[in-house]
Amino acid sequence: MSKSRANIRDVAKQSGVSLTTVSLVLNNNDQRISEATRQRVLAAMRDLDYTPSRLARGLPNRRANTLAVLVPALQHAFADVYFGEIISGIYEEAASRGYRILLEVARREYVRRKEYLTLLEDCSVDGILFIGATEEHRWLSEFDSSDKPFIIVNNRFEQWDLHYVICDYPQAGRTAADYLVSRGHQRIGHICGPSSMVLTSQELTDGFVNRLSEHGVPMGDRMIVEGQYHSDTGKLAADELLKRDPDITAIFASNDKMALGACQALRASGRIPGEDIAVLGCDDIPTAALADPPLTTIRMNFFEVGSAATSHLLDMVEGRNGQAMVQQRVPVLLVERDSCTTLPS
Amino acid sequence: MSKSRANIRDVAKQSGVSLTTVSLVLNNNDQRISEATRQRVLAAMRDLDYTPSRLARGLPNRRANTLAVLVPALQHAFADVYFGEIISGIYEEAASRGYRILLEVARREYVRRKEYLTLLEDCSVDGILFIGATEEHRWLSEFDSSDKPFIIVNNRFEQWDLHYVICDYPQAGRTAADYLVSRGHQRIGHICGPSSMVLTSQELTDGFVNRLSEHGVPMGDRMIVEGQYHSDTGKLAADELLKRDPDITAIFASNDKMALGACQALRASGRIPGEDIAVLGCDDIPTAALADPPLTTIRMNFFEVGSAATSHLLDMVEGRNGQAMVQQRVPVLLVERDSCTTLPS
DNA sequence: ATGAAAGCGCTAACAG
DNA sequence: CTGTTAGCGCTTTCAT
Repeated sequence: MSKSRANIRDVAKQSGVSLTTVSLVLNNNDQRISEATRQRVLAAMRDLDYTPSRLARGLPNRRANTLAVLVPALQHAFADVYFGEIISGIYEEAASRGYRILLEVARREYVRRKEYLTLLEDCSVDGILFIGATEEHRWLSEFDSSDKPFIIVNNRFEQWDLHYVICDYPQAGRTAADYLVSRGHQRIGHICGPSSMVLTSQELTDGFVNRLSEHGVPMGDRMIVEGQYHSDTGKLAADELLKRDPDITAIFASNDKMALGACQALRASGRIPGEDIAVLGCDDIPTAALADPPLTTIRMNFFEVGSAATSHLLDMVEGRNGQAMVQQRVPVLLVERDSCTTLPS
Repeated sequence: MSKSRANIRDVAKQSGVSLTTVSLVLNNNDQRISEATRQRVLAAMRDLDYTPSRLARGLPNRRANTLAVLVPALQHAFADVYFGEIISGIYEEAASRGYRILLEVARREYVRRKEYLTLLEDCSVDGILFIGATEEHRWLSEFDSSDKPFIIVNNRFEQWDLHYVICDYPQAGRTAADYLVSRGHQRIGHICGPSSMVLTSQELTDGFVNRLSEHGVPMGDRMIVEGQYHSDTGKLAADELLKRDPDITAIFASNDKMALGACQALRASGRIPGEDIAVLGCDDIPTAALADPPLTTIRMNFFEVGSAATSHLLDMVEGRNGQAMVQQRVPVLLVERDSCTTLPS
């Protein structure tokens, strides 16, 4: 090769066809190319070690074949358990459809000034995913999706009509309530997440409390203690719960870390989780299965949230799907292990 | 405007100059453009709400003005404390120099097959940053940077001559040793990180132990207990240390979480950190300052690691810097708070 | 100090 | 089924 990098023209020459034909092969427009030609072209590509340029491919139709992920500029945005899972889901779906992922760290001002719009305007990306993480989500109120290819991941906003995909937190709460009640529990404590910060934690708790009262097991605020999603706070919260009512038979924690912390507190108080008292978690983090006793929990499918959001966004980008509003809730799954007792009736 | 998006040609027409001139203004080739023309062009850009296309800009010189960040496909890659900081550092530096960040999730096979090379070949990116996170880093042995614009972030490899920027872990270890010895400690326990997994934890511990023995305070393996970087394991490790030698006067933990866990264990054993015994951490996570007592620790500058790595990579990409090998260690800083006692001499 | 013209590598009508 | 041709929007010599 004299040229440093093989060209679509080189491939055409090498395989004795026109440049157009090569392009068609590249884009899998199978209908028009004979299998023989096709193979010849592919062989030439291999020979020349040809890799089509994304830049050049995108230019004619102004498509970057890239999606942006906007993440909040939080110290610990990345420290959230589920963050990696969501990103993986996004990445896998995008990659499988030939798209790359641009990472954008969105400070408050960045969003306020709608700077993310330039990503679209300068053809850097074809669509944008917004991960709100656990931050107070109101800063997103400036977010303006309207007709643009935007989607919110694991968050949602009632006031603004935006596309979103989110775990079904209300369902998780209901599942928890159904399960505990079905096992005979009536005196139940709940460790909820940081209420003021996260919509998702609110949804979960509401779902839980409402369903309990439908079962005729009303739950006053007295039996709800707030934690900060860490195991320490779970421990503290469990102690507090025990103090408020030493005779509770079950605790539902809004995430596994707090559930695990609660287990420790219960042990310290002489109660054995899974025997003397039921503990139900939420998330199904890896350590939940390894705990003693293995934690019964409600599995959240964050990977699915990421990939579903991406799939919908790509449908919008590629013009399928019409104008349909996407507001999807990803189902949760009860994972029964050994931390929940059944009460004798 | 009849056209949907303003063009460089539109700007040229609007401001009554040639297309070339606009391009020159765009690229800040100040030397050649008169201030008057320059202002006229800029005004036209504003008028037309012009945003140059990245795709088109990149094509002529095959530069995407984008960098890739390769992250390992770990469940909890993103859950590491320092991950967000590193990414932020990368992002800020890249953004300030006009580059975007492509996120690539690198599975083992992805690296083995050197698939990351296509990022360069298809002009998706101009350079690649590799964050090894806490995974067993040997999987990177296949990584082949040679002359390509690659750099390793917060990791390094002696066998392969790769560019890297990493926190100065040995210095952190030495600083810890110097500090504790200067305060009169002789019986010291150490909680190290997961030895088999992370190079950085090894460096830290080696630096610490070696420097101690230089001070005439040799430390046998007996007084080193391994933790898993979580606060629980810090607690366990501290208990173990106390069992092995109840008369230790100081504990150095390889990260703050474990140090904080150790503090709990010490309290439980009737010792007050900062009064009866010294506890020294590492990292300076936000909660370190808020702990009781506020934790004395060694601050790691992960943001700087990310931004420095990016800066060097961009120098390579832009052809400054010659062929110089980049193997930089970012200095650490002792942050004195209240968790370390001084022993009466 | 500014402009004309030739690409960068590919896609997409439109012909045949 | 395949080839011709005209761009996509910008950069960059080379003139002037």
